[in-house]
Amino acid sequence: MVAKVAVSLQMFATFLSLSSCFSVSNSDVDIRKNRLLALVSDATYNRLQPHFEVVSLPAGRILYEPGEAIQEMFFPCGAMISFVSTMENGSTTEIGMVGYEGMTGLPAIWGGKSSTSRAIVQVGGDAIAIDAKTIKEEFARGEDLQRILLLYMQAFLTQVSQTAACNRQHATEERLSRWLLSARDCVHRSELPLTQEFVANMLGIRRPSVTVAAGMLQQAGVIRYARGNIVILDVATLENCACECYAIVKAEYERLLGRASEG
Amino acid sequence: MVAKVAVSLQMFATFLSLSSCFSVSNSDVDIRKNRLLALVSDATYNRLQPHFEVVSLPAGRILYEPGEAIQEMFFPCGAMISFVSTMENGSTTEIGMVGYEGMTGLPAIWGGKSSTSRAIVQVGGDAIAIDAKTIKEEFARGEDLQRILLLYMQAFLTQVSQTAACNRQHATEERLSRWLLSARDCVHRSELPLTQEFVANMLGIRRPSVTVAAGMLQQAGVIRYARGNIVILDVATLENCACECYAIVKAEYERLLGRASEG
DNA sequence: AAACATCTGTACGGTAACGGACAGACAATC
DNA sequence: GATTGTCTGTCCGTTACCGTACAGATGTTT
Repeated sequence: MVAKVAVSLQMFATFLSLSSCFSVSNSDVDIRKNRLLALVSDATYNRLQPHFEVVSLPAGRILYEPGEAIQEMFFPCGAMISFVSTMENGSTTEIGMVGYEGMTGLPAIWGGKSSTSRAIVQVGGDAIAIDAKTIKEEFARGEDLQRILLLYMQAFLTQVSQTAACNRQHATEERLSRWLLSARDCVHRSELPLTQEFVANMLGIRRPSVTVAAGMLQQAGVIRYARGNIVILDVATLENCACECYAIVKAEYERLLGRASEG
Repeated sequence: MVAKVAVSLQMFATFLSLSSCFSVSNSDVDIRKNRLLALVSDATYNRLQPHFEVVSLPAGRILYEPGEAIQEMFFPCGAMISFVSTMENGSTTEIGMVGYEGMTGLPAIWGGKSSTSRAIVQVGGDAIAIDAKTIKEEFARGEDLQRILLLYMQAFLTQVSQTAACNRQHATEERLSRWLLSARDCVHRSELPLTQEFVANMLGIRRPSVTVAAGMLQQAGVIRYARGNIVILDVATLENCACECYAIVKAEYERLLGRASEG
């Protein structure tokens, strides 16, 4: 189970529906910063809102285990969640990540209930939790949440697909750069509280390989890091160090879920 | 565009709806051998059937290019189709494959219309082609086709996810074994008309690496091959040579789309 | 201040796979 | 039977990364 933070968003929600504006910032947790929730119509939002629970997800928390039925969906608003595959020999590989621009728990909608990967909170932060039943019912209405979640499924698959090819083709430093940029997009911050060990587990490589690659990026003044804290200093240069995969996935997210997809 | 084979399944379909039986075998192309079409109710099937077109897909044909809007969906009945990512440097990697147990064209349902990968026919064979509009409309009804396609989305993502991790973690021979077994499942045949060059492009490795790995499998009597024709002789041993990924994906397909999911 | 835990740097031999090149085997065609 | 094209086998040096190990650096606890 997940730590529930003091909630009651009643007044906040009332304000939202009255003003019918999309971006609101005078609240502790700005719910509509989650891109998916930002895209739904006010009518849909108001149906969902009573089921919202603002939760604070601590780093390291496991949201779903492989094969475990999914009860709650999470719409991150600051947290970053990784989907990780663990092999028999214990090696791990990230197959996708989620932040502001996505959600977790798609298998509940698909009908399979569980998946074969583990979902773990990489960067602690807030999220909106909604029980799977509520989302499934709203999805079944066939209105805008369905439209948006279908688009998100495609976006997420694009990410995973690109990762599959990337894992085969690209060098450590390129992949590390891509990963850092993606993680930054997930949390809208350039400071990532992550150890090299964690990053190595995501990229499916040895920890010393991260040390070497990150050392070169630091040498070049692109990032700075120390004891579990990585800071991205120069996004543009880091984009040059990253493989093409970063831009491809980002462009596809933008195409599918960008401004043009609103309303 | 796709070569259309002489069609008019009218009588065949009438027979189907009258007999209301699931498996039919006295026809050139046994449509309901496609697992997805086999799972839909007779009512849904009868709505879709007038839009069926039996097509013969030749090896090498490209069904979709990256970024190209998808007009037709294909439900393979003997053909095997690969989704391939091509990098800037020209290297290719397969991110997923489809045969009897699946379909192509999901982006049409998701709403993105196009995807970032290329769909290419690896093993020539038959397929049912249906225009995207028809499937989208049927999906929007929210009945059993929607249920089945949502499950298939999960199955396909599972395959791609596992491939992402597999590409990072497993050795050439394991991956080759996995790939051969998967391809065999796609076409329900143990003889695959494929050159080592093609296989290398799918696995994202050099052609000589395939020669070496395949040579070892042949040495062990597990497969036999010659000039663009690979024959799987010993499935059980090949499963032992394959990495865990094969079994994981197969089990998940079975869980999601197996007998238990019918009706 | 001392002890401890955690995180990072570096070094080592080992190896799987790479890029490229070329030769041999087999089928089809003329 | 000779020519051509395609497919497969093998070799070479090269390289990126692995597994393991250990030492140094930086915080945290007592």
